[in-house]
Amino acid sequence: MANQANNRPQNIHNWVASELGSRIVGGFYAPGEYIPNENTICEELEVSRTSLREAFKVLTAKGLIESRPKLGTRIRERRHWNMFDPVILNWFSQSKPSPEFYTSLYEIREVFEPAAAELAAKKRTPEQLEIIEAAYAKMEAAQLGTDEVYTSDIEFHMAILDATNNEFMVSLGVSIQSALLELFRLSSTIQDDFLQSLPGHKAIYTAIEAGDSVRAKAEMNKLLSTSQETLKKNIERE
Amino acid sequence: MANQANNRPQNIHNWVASELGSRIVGGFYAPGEYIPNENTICEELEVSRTSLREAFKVLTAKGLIESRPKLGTRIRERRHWNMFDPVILNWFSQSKPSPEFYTSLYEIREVFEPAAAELAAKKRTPEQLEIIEAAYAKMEAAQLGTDEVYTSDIEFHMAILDATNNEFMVSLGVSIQSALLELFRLSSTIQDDFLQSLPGHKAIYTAIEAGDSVRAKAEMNKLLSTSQETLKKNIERE
DNA sequence: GCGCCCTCTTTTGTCTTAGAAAATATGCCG
DNA sequence: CGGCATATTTTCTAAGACAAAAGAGGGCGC
Repeated sequence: MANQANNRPQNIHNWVASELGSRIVGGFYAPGEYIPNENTICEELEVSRTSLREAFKVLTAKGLIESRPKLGTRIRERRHWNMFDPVILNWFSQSKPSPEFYTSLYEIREVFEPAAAELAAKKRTPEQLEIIEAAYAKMEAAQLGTDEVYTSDIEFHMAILDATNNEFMVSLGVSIQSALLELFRLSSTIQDDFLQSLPGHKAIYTAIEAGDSVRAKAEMNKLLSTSQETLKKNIERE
Repeated sequence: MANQANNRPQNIHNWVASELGSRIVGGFYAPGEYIPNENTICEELEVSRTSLREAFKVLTAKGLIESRPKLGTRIRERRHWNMFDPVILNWFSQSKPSPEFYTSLYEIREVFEPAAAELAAKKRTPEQLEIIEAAYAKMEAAQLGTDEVYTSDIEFHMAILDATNNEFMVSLGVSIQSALLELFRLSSTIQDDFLQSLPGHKAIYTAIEAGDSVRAKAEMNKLLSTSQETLKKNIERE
Protein backbone atom coordinates (compact mmCIF):
# COMPACT_ATOMS: atom_id res chain seq x y z
CA MET A 1 0.00 0.00 0.00
CA ALA A 2 1.17 3.48 -0.76
CA ASN A 3 1.82 4.79 2.68
CA GLN A 4 2.20 8.44 3.48
CA ALA A 5 1.82 8.01 7.21
CA ASN A 6 4.11 9.44 9.87
CA ASN A 7 4.95 12.69 8.09
CA ARG A 8 1.57 14.36 8.28
CA PRO A 9 1.83 17.69 6.53
CA GLN A 10 0.50 20.99 7.83
CA ASN A 11 -3.16 20.19 7.87
CA ILE A 12 -5.00 16.95 8.28
CA HIS A 13 -7.37 16.96 5.37
CA ASN A 14 -4.49 17.46 2.96
CA TRP A 15 -2.69 14.58 4.52
CA VAL A 16 -5.78 12.39 4.22
CA ALA A 17 -6.32 13.46 0.63
CA SER A 18 -2.74 12.68 -0.18
CA GLU A 19 -2.87 9.31 1.60
CA LEU A 20 -6.04 8.24 -0.19
CA GLY A 21 -4.99 9.84 -3.47
CA SER A 22 -1.76 7.88 -3.42
CA ARG A 23 -3.63 4.70 -2.74
CA ILE A 24 -5.89 5.33 -5.69
CA VAL A 25 -3.29 6.22 -8.30
CA GLY A 26 -1.06 3.52 -6.86
CA GLY A 27 -3.75 0.96 -7.59
CA PHE A 28 -4.50 -0.10 -4.03
CA TYR A 29 -8.11 0.79 -4.75
CA ALA A 30 -9.17 -0.14 -8.27
CA PRO A 31 -11.45 1.91 -10.53
CA GLY A 32 -15.09 0.90 -10.14
CA GLU A 33 -14.44 -0.41 -6.65
CA TYR A 34 -16.35 0.96 -3.66
CA ILE A 35 -14.10 2.01 -0.82
CA PRO A 36 -15.10 1.52 2.84
CA ASN A 37 -17.65 3.95 4.20
CA GLU A 38 -16.69 7.20 5.84
CA ASN A 39 -16.84 6.03 9.42
CA THR A 40 -14.65 3.04 8.72
CA ILE A 41 -11.97 5.13 7.05
CA CYS A 42 -12.19 7.67 9.85
CA GLU A 43 -11.34 4.96 12.32
CA GLU A 44 -8.58 3.53 10.18
CA LEU A 45 -6.86 6.89 9.70
CA GLU A 46 -7.86 8.23 13.10
CA VAL A 47 -9.33 11.45 11.84
CA SER A 48 -12.68 13.13 12.29
CA ARG A 49 -15.37 12.75 9.71
CA THR A 50 -15.19 16.46 8.94
CA SER A 51 -11.58 16.19 7.84
CA LEU A 52 -12.21 13.02 5.92
CA ARG A 53 -15.08 14.61 4.06
CA GLU A 54 -12.98 17.64 3.18
CA ALA A 55 -10.37 15.28 1.80
CA PHE A 56 -13.07 13.46 -0.17
CA LYS A 57 -14.13 16.73 -1.72
CA VAL A 58 -10.56 17.30 -2.87
CA LEU A 59 -10.42 13.87 -4.47
CA THR A 60 -13.84 14.37 -6.02
CA ALA A 61 -12.75 17.71 -7.48
CA LYS A 62 -9.82 15.99 -9.14
CA GLY A 63 -12.06 13.34 -10.66
CA LEU A 64 -10.72 10.41 -8.65
CA ILE A 65 -13.84 9.41 -6.73
CA GLU A 66 -17.58 9.92 -6.63
CA SER A 67 -19.95 9.52 -3.69
CA ARG A 68 -23.66 8.91 -3.41
CA PRO A 69 -25.87 8.39 -0.38
CA LYS A 70 -26.56 4.80 0.50
CA LEU A 71 -24.24 3.52 -2.25
CA GLY A 72 -21.02 4.85 -0.86
CA THR A 73 -17.89 6.17 -2.50
CA ARG A 74 -16.17 4.60 -5.43
CA ILE A 75 -13.12 5.07 -7.59
CA ARG A 76 -13.92 6.58 -10.96
CA GLU A 77 -12.61 5.21 -14.23
CA ARG A 78 -9.14 6.43 -15.10
CA ARG A 79 -10.37 8.47 -18.04
CA HIS A 80 -12.02 10.82 -15.57
CA TRP A 81 -8.90 11.39 -13.54
CA ASN A 82 -7.64 14.85 -14.19
CA MET A 83 -4.17 13.87 -15.37
CA PHE A 84 -3.03 17.47 -15.69
CA ASP A 85 -3.55 18.20 -12.04
CA PRO A 86 -0.11 18.83 -10.53
CA VAL A 87 -1.04 17.03 -7.33
CA ILE A 88 -2.20 13.91 -9.13
CA LEU A 89 0.98 13.91 -11.17
CA ASN A 90 2.92 14.06 -7.93
CA TRP A 91 1.05 11.11 -6.51
CA PHE A 92 1.89 9.25 -9.68
CA SER A 93 5.55 10.14 -9.46
CA GLN A 94 5.73 8.88 -5.91
CA SER A 95 4.10 5.57 -6.74
CA LYS A 96 6.86 4.23 -8.96
CA PRO A 97 4.74 4.59 -12.08
CA SER A 98 5.01 2.26 -15.03
CA PRO A 99 7.42 3.20 -17.82
CA GLU A 100 4.38 3.91 -19.99
CA PHE A 101 3.49 6.74 -17.64
CA TYR A 102 6.68 8.60 -18.38
CA THR A 103 6.61 7.60 -22.02
CA SER A 104 3.17 9.10 -22.38
CA LEU A 105 4.19 12.20 -20.49
CA TYR A 106 7.15 12.71 -22.75
CA GLU A 107 5.02 12.05 -25.79
CA ILE A 108 2.80 14.90 -24.70
CA ARG A 109 5.76 17.09 -24.05
CA GLU A 110 7.06 16.45 -27.54
CA VAL A 111 3.70 17.52 -28.85
CA PHE A 112 3.15 20.79 -27.12
CA GLU A 113 6.59 22.18 -26.37
CA PRO A 114 7.70 22.52 -30.00
CA ALA A 115 4.38 24.18 -30.73
CA ALA A 116 4.98 26.46 -27.78
CA ALA A 117 8.41 27.43 -29.07
CA GLU A 118 6.84 28.19 -32.41
CA LEU A 119 4.18 30.37 -30.82
CA ALA A 120 6.64 32.08 -28.54
CA ALA A 121 8.78 33.06 -31.49
CA LYS A 122 5.75 34.75 -32.99
CA LYS A 123 4.15 36.31 -29.95
CA ARG A 124 6.71 36.92 -27.21
CA THR A 125 7.07 40.43 -25.85
CA PRO A 126 10.50 41.96 -25.26
CA GLU A 127 10.07 41.42 -21.51
CA GLN A 128 9.27 37.76 -22.02
CA LEU A 129 12.35 37.39 -24.19
CA GLU A 130 14.45 38.81 -21.39
CA ILE A 131 13.05 36.28 -18.97
CA ILE A 132 13.93 33.45 -21.34
CA GLU A 133 17.42 34.82 -21.68
CA ALA A 134 17.77 35.11 -17.92
CA ALA A 135 16.63 31.52 -17.52
CA TYR A 136 19.22 30.40 -20.02
CA ALA A 137 21.90 32.32 -18.17
CA LYS A 138 20.86 30.51 -15.02
CA MET A 139 21.34 27.20 -16.76
CA GLU A 140 24.84 28.13 -17.79
CA ALA A 141 25.63 29.20 -14.26
CA ALA A 142 24.07 26.17 -12.60
CA GLN A 143 26.26 24.33 -10.10
CA LEU A 144 26.72 20.81 -11.41
CA GLY A 145 25.55 18.18 -8.99
CA THR A 146 22.84 20.35 -7.46
CA ASP A 147 19.14 20.62 -8.12
CA GLU A 148 19.81 23.87 -9.94
CA VAL A 149 20.65 21.77 -12.96
CA TYR A 150 17.09 20.52 -13.08
CA THR A 151 15.22 23.57 -11.86
CA SER A 152 16.94 25.99 -14.20
CA ASP A 153 16.21 23.68 -17.10
CA ILE A 154 12.53 23.57 -16.20
CA GLU A 155 12.49 27.32 -15.64
CA PHE A 156 13.77 27.84 -19.17
CA HIS A 157 10.97 25.78 -20.63
CA MET A 158 8.37 27.49 -18.44
CA ALA A 159 9.59 30.89 -19.64
CA ILE A 160 8.91 29.80 -23.20
CA LEU A 161 5.45 28.60 -22.32
CA ASP A 162 4.74 31.94 -20.67
CA ALA A 163 5.89 33.69 -23.81
CA THR A 164 3.21 31.99 -25.89
CA ASN A 165 0.66 34.21 -24.20
CA ASN A 166 -1.65 31.24 -24.25
CA GLU A 167 -3.10 30.49 -20.84
CA PHE A 168 -3.55 26.83 -21.63
CA MET A 169 0.10 26.42 -22.51
CA VAL A 170 1.06 27.95 -19.21
CA SER A 171 -1.31 25.66 -17.38
CA LEU A 172 0.17 22.60 -19.05
CA GLY A 173 3.62 23.70 -17.98
CA VAL A 174 2.64 24.39 -14.40
CA SER A 175 1.00 20.98 -14.25
CA ILE A 176 3.80 18.84 -15.50
CA GLN A 177 6.81 20.69 -14.20
CA SER A 178 6.96 18.98 -10.87
CA ALA A 179 6.50 15.57 -12.48
CA LEU A 180 9.36 16.41 -14.83
CA LEU A 181 11.54 17.44 -11.92
CA GLU A 182 10.85 14.10 -10.31
CA LEU A 183 11.66 12.31 -13.57
CA PHE A 184 14.93 14.21 -13.97
CA ARG A 185 15.99 13.35 -10.45
CA LEU A 186 14.92 9.78 -10.81
CA SER A 187 16.85 9.28 -14.00
CA SER A 188 19.75 11.14 -12.41
CA THR A 189 20.76 12.52 -15.76
CA ILE A 190 24.47 12.75 -15.92
CA GLN A 191 26.11 16.13 -15.90
CA ASP A 192 27.61 15.58 -19.34
CA ASP A 193 24.15 15.33 -20.82
CA PHE A 194 23.19 18.60 -19.24
CA LEU A 195 26.24 20.37 -20.57
CA GLN A 196 25.67 18.94 -24.00
CA SER A 197 22.10 20.24 -23.97
CA LEU A 198 23.20 23.85 -23.47
CA PRO A 199 23.86 24.62 -27.16
CA GLY A 200 20.43 23.23 -28.01
CA HIS A 201 18.81 25.50 -25.47
CA LYS A 202 20.77 28.44 -26.73
CA ALA A 203 19.65 27.69 -30.29
CA ILE A 204 16.04 27.78 -29.19
CA TYR A 205 16.56 31.07 -27.46
CA THR A 206 18.26 32.54 -30.51
CA ALA A 207 15.46 31.43 -32.78
CA ILE A 208 12.84 32.94 -30.52
CA GLU A 209 14.83 36.14 -30.31
CA ALA A 210 14.96 36.30 -34.10
CA GLY A 211 11.25 35.57 -34.36
CA ASP A 212 12.07 32.50 -36.44
CA SER A 213 9.17 30.25 -35.49
CA VAL A 214 10.09 27.44 -37.85
CA ARG A 215 13.59 27.14 -36.46
CA ALA A 216 12.39 27.49 -32.88
CA LYS A 217 10.06 24.58 -33.37
CA ALA A 218 12.68 22.46 -35.08
CA GLU A 219 15.29 23.14 -32.41
CA MET A 220 12.87 22.29 -29.63
CA ASN A 221 12.00 19.07 -31.41
CA LYS A 222 15.64 18.14 -31.67
CA LEU A 223 16.30 18.98 -28.04
CA LEU A 224 13.41 16.96 -26.73
CA SER A 225 14.11 13.88 -28.78
CA THR A 226 17.73 13.64 -27.69
CA SER A 227 16.69 14.42 -24.13
CA GLN A 228 14.18 11.62 -24.21
CA GLU A 229 16.74 9.17 -25.53
CA THR A 230 19.09 10.09 -22.74
CA LEU A 231 16.41 9.65 -20.13
CA LYS A 232 15.44 6.26 -21.50
CA LYS A 233 19.04 5.11 -21.44
CA ASN A 234 19.51 6.26 -17.85
CA ILE A 235 16.32 4.71 -16.59
CA GLU A 236 16.99 1.38 -18.22
CA ARG A 237 20.43 1.31 -16.67
CA GLU A 238 19.01 1.04 -13.16
CA MET B 1 -21.96 39.08 -10.88
CA ALA B 2 -22.12 35.58 -12.24
CA ASN B 3 -25.20 34.29 -10.55
CA GLN B 4 -26.06 30.63 -10.30
CA ALA B 5 -28.74 31.11 -7.67
CA ASN B 6 -32.23 29.67 -7.82
CA ASN B 7 -31.35 26.44 -9.56
CA ARG B 8 -29.39 24.80 -6.80
CA PRO B 9 -28.15 21.46 -8.07
CA GLN B 10 -28.33 18.17 -6.21
CA ASN B 11 -26.17 19.01 -3.25
CA ILE B 12 -25.35 22.24 -1.56
CA HIS B 13 -21.60 22.24 -1.52
CA ASN B 14 -21.49 21.71 -5.28
CA TRP B 15 -23.84 24.58 -5.73
CA VAL B 16 -21.70 26.80 -3.51
CA ALA B 17 -18.53 25.72 -5.33
CA SER B 18 -20.13 26.49 -8.63
CA GLU B 19 -21.45 29.85 -7.46
CA LEU B 20 -18.08 30.94 -6.10
CA GLY B 21 -16.15 29.32 -8.94
CA SER B 22 -18.20 31.27 -11.47
CA ARG B 23 -17.58 34.47 -9.60
CA ILE B 24 -13.85 33.84 -9.66
CA VAL B 25 -13.42 32.92 -13.31
CA GLY B 26 -15.93 35.63 -14.20
CA GLY B 27 -13.69 38.19 -12.55
CA PHE B 28 -16.03 39.25 -9.76
CA TYR B 29 -13.22 38.39 -7.37
CA ALA B 30 -9.79 39.31 -8.73
CA PRO B 31 -6.60 37.27 -8.31
CA GLY B 32 -4.67 38.32 -5.23
CA GLU B 33 -7.81 39.63 -3.58
CA TYR B 34 -8.97 38.30 -0.22
CA ILE B 35 -12.58 37.24 -0.21
CA PRO B 36 -14.84 37.73 2.83
CA ASN B 37 -14.32 35.37 5.70
CA GLU B 38 -16.18 32.10 6.01
CA ASN B 39 -18.90 33.26 8.34
CA THR B 40 -19.74 36.23 6.16
CA ILE B 41 -20.08 34.12 3.03
CA CYS B 42 -22.12 31.58 4.97
CA GLU B 43 -24.61 34.28 5.82
CA GLU B 44 -24.65 35.68 2.31
CA LEU B 45 -25.31 32.31 0.70
CA GLU B 46 -27.37 30.99 3.61
CA VAL B 47 -25.43 27.76 4.02
CA SER B 48 -23.71 26.14 6.95
CA ARG B 49 -19.99 26.50 7.46
CA THR B 50 -19.60 22.77 6.89
CA SER B 51 -20.92 23.04 3.36
CA LEU B 52 -19.02 26.20 2.60
CA ARG B 53 -15.78 24.62 3.70
CA GLU B 54 -16.40 21.58 1.55
CA ALA B 55 -16.94 23.93 -1.39
CA PHE B 56 -13.72 25.76 -0.51
CA LYS B 57 -11.85 22.47 -0.63
CA VAL B 58 -13.16 21.89 -4.13
CA LEU B 59 -12.00 25.31 -5.27
CA THR B 60 -8.66 24.84 -3.55
CA ALA B 61 -8.20 21.48 -5.28
CA LYS B 62 -8.70 23.19 -8.62
CA GLY B 63 -6.12 25.84 -7.82
CA LEU B 64 -8.52 28.77 -7.65
CA ILE B 65 -8.10 29.79 -4.02
CA GLU B 66 -5.83 29.32 -1.03
CA SER B 67 -6.66 29.76 2.66
CA ARG B 68 -4.56 30.40 5.72
CA PRO B 69 -5.58 30.93 9.33
CA LYS B 70 -5.87 34.54 10.38
CA LEU B 71 -5.13 35.80 6.86
CA GLY B 72 -8.25 34.45 5.21
CA THR B 73 -8.88 33.09 1.74
CA ARG B 74 -7.68 34.67 -1.44
CA ILE B 75 -7.87 34.15 -5.16
CA ARG B 76 -4.72 32.63 -6.60
CA GLU B 77 -2.98 33.97 -9.68
CA ARG B 78 -4.44 32.70 -12.93
CA ARG B 79 -1.37 30.65 -13.76
CA HIS B 80 -2.29 28.33 -10.90
CA TRP B 81 -5.83 27.75 -12.10
CA ASN B 82 -6.09 24.28 -13.47
CA MET B 83 -7.29 25.24 -16.93
CA PHE B 84 -7.77 21.62 -18.00
CA ASP B 85 -10.32 20.92 -15.33
CA PRO B 86 -13.63 20.28 -17.09
CA VAL B 87 -15.57 22.10 -14.39
CA ILE B 88 -13.43 25.21 -14.61
CA LEU B 89 -13.80 25.19 -18.38
CA ASN B 90 -17.55 25.05 -17.89
CA TRP B 91 -17.50 28.02 -15.57
CA PHE B 92 -15.53 29.86 -18.20
CA SER B 93 -17.96 28.95 -20.94
CA GLN B 94 -20.86 30.23 -18.89
CA SER B 95 -19.19 33.54 -18.16
CA LYS B 96 -19.15 34.86 -21.73
CA PRO B 97 -15.38 34.48 -21.99
CA SER B 98 -13.22 36.81 -24.04
CA PRO B 99 -12.52 35.84 -27.65
CA GLU B 100 -8.92 35.14 -26.59
CA PHE B 101 -10.23 32.34 -24.43
CA TYR B 102 -11.62 30.45 -27.38
CA THR B 103 -8.70 31.43 -29.58
CA SER B 104 -6.31 29.95 -27.07
CA LEU B 105 -8.42 26.86 -26.69
CA TYR B 106 -8.46 26.32 -30.41
CA GLU B 107 -4.76 26.98 -30.62
CA ILE B 108 -4.25 24.13 -28.17
CA ARG B 109 -6.58 21.93 -30.09
CA GLU B 110 -4.63 22.56 -33.27
CA VAL B 111 -1.53 21.48 -31.42
CA PHE B 112 -2.58 18.21 -29.91
CA GLU B 113 -5.28 16.82 -32.15
CA PRO B 114 -3.11 16.46 -35.26
CA ALA B 115 -0.49 14.82 -33.07
CA ALA B 116 -3.19 12.54 -31.72
CA ALA B 117 -4.30 11.55 -35.20
CA GLU B 118 -0.69 10.78 -36.02
CA LEU B 119 -0.30 8.63 -32.92
CA ALA B 120 -3.61 6.91 -33.45
CA ALA B 121 -2.61 5.91 -36.96
CA LYS B 122 0.44 4.22 -35.48
CA LYS B 123 -0.96 2.67 -32.34
CA ARG B 124 -4.70 2.09 -32.64
CA THR B 125 -6.02 -1.42 -32.06
CA PRO B 126 -8.61 -2.96 -34.40
CA GLU B 127 -11.29 -2.40 -31.76
CA GLN B 128 -10.41 1.26 -31.47
CA LEU B 129 -10.58 1.61 -35.24
CA GLU B 130 -14.08 0.20 -35.17
CA ILE B 131 -15.13 2.74 -32.59
CA ILE B 132 -13.79 5.54 -34.74
CA GLU B 133 -15.68 4.15 -37.71
CA ALA B 134 -18.87 3.90 -35.67
CA ALA B 135 -18.47 7.50 -34.54
CA TYR B 136 -18.08 8.59 -38.14
CA ALA B 137 -21.21 6.67 -39.12
CA LYS B 138 -23.04 8.51 -36.35
CA MET B 139 -21.95 11.80 -37.84
CA GLU B 140 -23.31 10.84 -41.23
CA ALA B 141 -26.59 9.80 -39.66
CA ALA B 142 -26.94 12.85 -37.43
CA GLN B 143 -30.24 14.70 -37.67
CA LEU B 144 -29.46 18.21 -38.83
CA GLY B 145 -30.63 20.86 -36.44
CA THR B 146 -30.21 18.71 -33.36
CA ASP B 147 -27.41 18.45 -30.83
CA GLU B 148 -26.40 15.18 -32.48
CA VAL B 149 -24.51 17.26 -34.99
CA TYR B 150 -22.23 18.52 -32.27
CA THR B 151 -22.06 15.49 -30.02
CA SER B 152 -21.26 13.04 -32.80
CA ASP B 153 -18.51 15.34 -34.01
CA ILE B 154 -16.98 15.47 -30.56
CA GLU B 155 -17.39 11.73 -30.16
CA PHE B 156 -15.39 11.18 -33.33
CA HIS B 157 -12.52 13.24 -32.03
CA MET B 158 -12.66 11.55 -28.63
CA ALA B 159 -12.46 8.15 -30.32
CA ILE B 160 -9.23 9.21 -31.97
CA LEU B 161 -7.79 10.44 -28.71
CA ASP B 162 -8.67 7.11 -27.12
CA ALA B 163 -6.90 5.34 -29.95
CA THR B 164 -3.61 7.04 -29.13
CA ASN B 165 -3.38 4.83 -26.06
CA ASN B 166 -1.91 7.82 -24.28
CA GLU B 167 -3.70 8.59 -21.05
CA PHE B 168 -2.80 12.24 -21.20
CA MET B 169 -4.35 12.64 -24.62
CA VAL B 170 -7.56 11.12 -23.34
CA SER B 171 -7.53 13.42 -20.36
CA LEU B 172 -7.10 16.47 -22.57
CA GLY B 173 -10.07 15.36 -24.63
CA VAL B 174 -12.30 14.70 -21.64
CA SER B 175 -11.40 18.11 -20.28
CA ILE B 176 -12.12 20.23 -23.27
CA GLN B 177 -15.01 18.37 -24.82
CA SER B 178 -17.74 20.11 -22.91
CA ALA B 179 -16.18 23.51 -23.55
CA LEU B 180 -16.08 22.65 -27.24
CA LEU B 181 -19.72 21.63 -27.18
CA GLU B 182 -20.55 25.00 -25.69
CA LEU B 183 -18.48 26.74 -28.33
CA PHE B 184 -20.17 24.82 -31.13
CA ARG B 185 -23.60 25.71 -29.82
CA LEU B 186 -22.64 29.29 -29.24
CA SER B 187 -21.31 29.74 -32.73
CA SER B 188 -24.36 27.88 -34.03
CA THR B 189 -22.34 26.47 -36.87
CA ILE B 190 -24.49 26.23 -39.91
CA GLN B 191 -25.53 22.85 -41.16
CA ASP B 192 -23.72 23.36 -44.46
CA ASP B 193 -20.43 23.62 -42.64
CA PHE B 194 -21.10 20.38 -40.89
CA LEU B 195 -21.94 18.58 -44.12
CA GLN B 196 -18.87 19.99 -45.76
CA SER B 197 -16.72 18.72 -42.94
CA LEU B 198 -17.79 15.11 -43.46
CA PRO B 199 -15.29 14.31 -46.23
CA GLY B 200 -12.50 15.70 -44.08
CA HIS B 201 -13.52 13.45 -41.20
CA LYS B 202 -13.73 10.51 -43.51
CA ALA B 203 -10.25 11.24 -44.82
CA ILE B 204 -8.88 11.17 -41.29
CA TYR B 205 -10.59 7.89 -40.62
CA THR B 206 -9.23 6.39 -43.82
CA ALA B 207 -5.71 7.51 -43.04
CA ILE B 208 -5.88 6.02 -39.55
CA GLU B 209 -7.28 2.82 -40.97
CA ALA B 210 -4.38 2.63 -43.40
CA GLY B 211 -1.89 3.38 -40.64
CA ASP B 212 -0.74 6.43 -42.59
CA SER B 213 0.30 8.69 -39.74
CA VAL B 214 1.59 11.49 -41.93
CA ARG B 215 -1.65 11.78 -43.82
CA ALA B 216 -3.74 11.45 -40.67
CA LYS B 217 -1.91 14.38 -39.16
CA ALA B 218 -2.17 16.48 -42.30
CA GLU B 219 -5.88 15.81 -42.69
CA MET B 220 -6.57 16.68 -39.09
CA ASN B 221 -4.64 19.88 -39.52
CA LYS B 222 -6.67 20.80 -42.55
CA LEU B 223 -9.94 19.97 -40.84
CA LEU B 224 -9.19 22.03 -37.75
CA SER B 225 -7.99 25.09 -39.60
CA THR B 226 -11.08 25.29 -41.80
CA SER B 227 -13.24 24.55 -38.78
CA GLN B 228 -11.63 27.36 -36.86
CA GLU B 229 -12.15 29.78 -39.71
CA THR B 230 -15.81 28.88 -39.86
CA LEU B 231 -16.20 29.37 -36.13
CA LYS B 232 -14.51 32.75 -36.25
CA LYS B 233 -16.77 33.86 -39.04
CA ASN B 234 -19.89 32.74 -37.21
CA ILE B 235 -18.93 34.31 -33.92
CA GLU B 236 -18.04 37.62 -35.49
CA ARG B 237 -21.36 37.68 -37.25
CA GLU B 238 -23.25 37.99 -33.96
C1' DG C 1 12.97 56.76 21.89
C1' DC C 2 13.91 51.97 20.26
C1' DG C 3 13.65 47.17 20.12
C1' DC C 4 12.10 42.85 21.91
C1' DC C 5 8.78 39.81 23.94
C1' DC C 6 4.35 38.70 25.49
C1' DT C 7 -0.55 38.86 25.08
C1' DC C 8 -4.65 39.65 22.40
C1' DT C 9 -7.46 39.06 18.38
C1' DT C 10 -8.99 37.28 14.12
C1' DT C 11 -9.58 33.65 10.97
C1' DT C 12 -9.15 29.11 9.44
C1' DG C 13 -8.61 24.15 11.07
C1' DT C 14 -10.54 20.14 13.61
C1' DC C 15 -13.78 17.52 16.31
C1' DT C 16 -18.38 16.07 17.98
C1' DT C 17 -23.15 15.30 17.83
C1' DA C 18 -27.49 15.34 15.66
C1' DG C 19 -30.70 14.94 12.29
C1' DA C 20 -32.14 15.12 6.97
C1' DA C 21 -32.12 13.10 2.44
C1' DA C 22 -31.15 9.62 -1.01
C1' DA C 23 -31.48 5.11 -2.62
C1' DT C 24 -31.56 0.33 -1.98
C1' DA C 25 -33.44 -3.74 0.56
C1' DT C 26 -37.17 -5.92 3.00
C1' DG C 27 -41.46 -7.41 4.10
C1' DC C 28 -46.39 -6.99 4.35
C1' DC C 29 -50.77 -7.24 2.07
C1' DG C 30 -53.99 -8.02 -1.48
C1' DC D 1 -46.63 -13.23 -7.04
C1' DG D 2 -46.65 -8.09 -7.65
C1' DG D 3 -46.82 -3.67 -5.80
C1' DC D 4 -46.57 -0.52 -2.14
C1' DA D 5 -45.12 0.92 2.31
C1' DT D 6 -41.42 0.58 5.63
C1' DA D 7 -36.69 -0.15 7.29
C1' DT D 8 -31.86 0.45 6.72
C1' DT D 9 -27.57 2.17 5.22
C1' DT D 10 -24.78 5.77 3.76
C1' DT D 11 -23.80 10.26 2.48
C1' DC D 12 -25.29 15.21 3.17
C1' DT D 13 -26.12 19.32 6.05
C1' DA D 14 -26.19 21.85 10.21
C1' DA D 15 -24.55 23.81 14.54
C1' DG D 16 -21.53 24.54 18.35
C1' DA D 17 -17.14 24.30 20.59
C1' DC D 18 -12.36 24.52 20.92
C1' DA D 19 -7.44 24.37 18.82
C1' DA D 20 -3.89 26.44 16.09
C1' DA D 21 -1.81 29.84 13.13
C1' DA D 22 -0.25 34.34 12.51
C1' DG D 23 -0.46 39.18 12.60
C1' DA D 24 -1.27 43.44 15.73
C1' DG D 25 -0.47 46.00 19.45
C1' DG D 26 1.08 47.13 24.01
C1' DG D 27 4.34 46.99 27.83
C1' DC D 28 8.84 46.61 29.52
C1' DG D 29 13.80 47.12 29.77
C1' DC D 30 17.52 49.67 28.16
